[in-house]
Amino acid sequence: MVTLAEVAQHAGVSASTVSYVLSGKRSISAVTRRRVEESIQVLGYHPNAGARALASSRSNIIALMIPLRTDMYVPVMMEIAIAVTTSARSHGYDVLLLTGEEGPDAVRRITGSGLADAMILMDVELDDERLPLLRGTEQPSVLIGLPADTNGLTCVDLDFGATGALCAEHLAMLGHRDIAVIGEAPAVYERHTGFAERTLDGLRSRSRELGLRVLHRPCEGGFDAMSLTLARVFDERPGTTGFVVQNESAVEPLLALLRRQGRAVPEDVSVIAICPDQVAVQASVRLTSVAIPAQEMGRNAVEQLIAKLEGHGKDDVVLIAPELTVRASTGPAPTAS
Amino acid sequence: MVTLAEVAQHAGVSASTVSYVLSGKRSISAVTRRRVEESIQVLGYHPNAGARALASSRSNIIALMIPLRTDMYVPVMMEIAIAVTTSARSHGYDVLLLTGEEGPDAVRRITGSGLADAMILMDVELDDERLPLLRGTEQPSVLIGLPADTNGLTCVDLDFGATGALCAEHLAMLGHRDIAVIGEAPAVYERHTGFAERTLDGLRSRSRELGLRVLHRPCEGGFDAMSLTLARVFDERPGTTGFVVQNESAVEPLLALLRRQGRAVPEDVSVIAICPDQVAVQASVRLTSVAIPAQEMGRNAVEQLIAKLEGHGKDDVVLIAPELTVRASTGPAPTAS
DNA sequence: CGACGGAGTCGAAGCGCTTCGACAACCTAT
DNA sequence: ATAGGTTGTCGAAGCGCTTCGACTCCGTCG
Repeated sequence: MVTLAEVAQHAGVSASTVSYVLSGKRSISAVTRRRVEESIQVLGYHPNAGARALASSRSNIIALMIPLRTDMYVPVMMEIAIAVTTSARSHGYDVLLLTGEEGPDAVRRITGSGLADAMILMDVELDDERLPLLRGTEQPSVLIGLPADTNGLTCVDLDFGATGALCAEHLAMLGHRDIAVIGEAPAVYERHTGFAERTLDGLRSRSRELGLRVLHRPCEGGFDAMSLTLARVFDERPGTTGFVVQNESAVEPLLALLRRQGRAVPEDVSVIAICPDQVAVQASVRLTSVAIPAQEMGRNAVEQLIAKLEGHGKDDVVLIAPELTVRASTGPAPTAS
Repeated sequence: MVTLAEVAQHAGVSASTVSYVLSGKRSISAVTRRRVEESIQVLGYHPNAGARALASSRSNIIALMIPLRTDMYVPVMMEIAIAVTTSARSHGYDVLLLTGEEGPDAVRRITGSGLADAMILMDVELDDERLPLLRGTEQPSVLIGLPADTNGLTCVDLDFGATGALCAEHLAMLGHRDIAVIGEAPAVYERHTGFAERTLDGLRSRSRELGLRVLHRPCEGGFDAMSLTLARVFDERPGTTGFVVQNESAVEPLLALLRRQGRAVPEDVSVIAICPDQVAVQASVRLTSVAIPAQEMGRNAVEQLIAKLEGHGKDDVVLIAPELTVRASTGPAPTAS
């Protein structure tokens, strides 16, 4: 293993000079710089991460806590994780992957050991156990998601309230009067993650203003669950002509079931999905959807974090404005016959 | 930040004693141990990762390189990543997440900087650029996937050859004669990842023995691509009664299209998917499938790696035996009418 | 023309931990 | 009783890097 000292010797300068060439924290003459850089090249030098962390008390690592469950929103999680990793790299940081499994202990471990300089938490619950710890530490952090009390915290999330409202508006504009919301699995609500409730609240209050009637039904993913849910929806509100689907894995079952029942999309029934664009495009009907901007959320979180690490960050809640893309699954409400 | 020295002082012992309590590398009297552990508790001590890494030249970190593309097998990737992370934790290791983006440079950076003690590579290509580097380093590594030349490497993967054979056997046993393989997107073949080819080879050679006729068609995911592909299959081989689908995102479109054409599954046509069990269960027909054992692959890779780190690892290729689960999408071939 | 300040470099002091050799105290076997 | 082991503890020497103060050259300004 090549060390700083060896590079220094090879270049005929002192170790500290090499260090300053690397960090740029003091001015170095062009000649010296070039010589040092050449030696680094020739010897194939890589600074030792541990030594660096010890001496500077900065690890250049960001910890990312992802949910352990693979039951929900997997593609979104993955996309966020990848976006976080690549943008962190572009700022010179590596990413340490933690699962939610350890819970608050993981936070303690990371802050205590200096393993990471900062952390990003996903899958935040309304009243998350980890929040008090985050508030009580110097270590910068950013949440992806929105807890009940955001005081002293930095959060990034899609504006799910506005998302719900947007869906209501689109359906109202098309003349629909009776709409159904196919929500997340009951477990998601019990877990108090908030985003599903926020969507619903936004949708409900806008619907009230617009005179829409809303029926909300949580729904596990998959065919059988969707089948039951759908039957109950039409049972209770036969006149339902608009659907808003939040559960990704309920989308395709819903479309198939509607088709099977002879209800055409979008002629008889309109469907809006809240899902990544890729899913909306690949479905059996190209779906009108509000995108979940996973990439943007990941990138944004990293940028907030870097700003904090560099000292000019502020505690702030960034709600990304939702965008509705009209595709082939929504159309004018059928005229009552 | 609490240091070892402070713990030592608080417990009235020397720093080295505390260190030995922590590592267990020398025997410590029960009394001393207890005192030290108590001090650690009281002070809330966490060893500093950087200092530890520097002194011991072990970081207790495993690097995991995941593919950058989110176009394929996302749930599988995610599941593997999570399995790797949790089993690494249970062995006292953390996981550093790297994207394939950096390519070979990432390998150099990690081995050079001592940031990680070992690495796991996913999405390995047949003739991967990173392999020479891995062979040339002391650092243990495990591949998830199978390159062309496995010499001097440790690999974990599903036995895709056997998987293909298994599919052929099942369909042959049910009396099918003409089968079609809906393969991965053309890009996957061009990328030379190998697993798709291995599946096909296994399936073809077993089919030859069993007298099955095989038609192979690569296919992008999604509805439109599947629609075209399916049309061409029936055009060329109208008598096709069995399908093997490798591309996860082609499964649901295929089922929908068959339904639309009035071909019943499994009465008229049988379908086997190669996909995670969860996908198979959630589809619109409960799918007979060969599972992709993501969890097992991840766990296995970590175990191989730990073994190597502890010195008793061997370079070896572990091919996980495929398992076919019969569900509702396969049945006897229709009798020619 | 001497004092001053900036640019460029060096030496040395740690950062917090692991680990090696040393040593004291005790136990056993002769 | 003595040589030889064990067991438990300590002190000190680094691991490879960053960073601070100090020093030497210069060019520049009053």
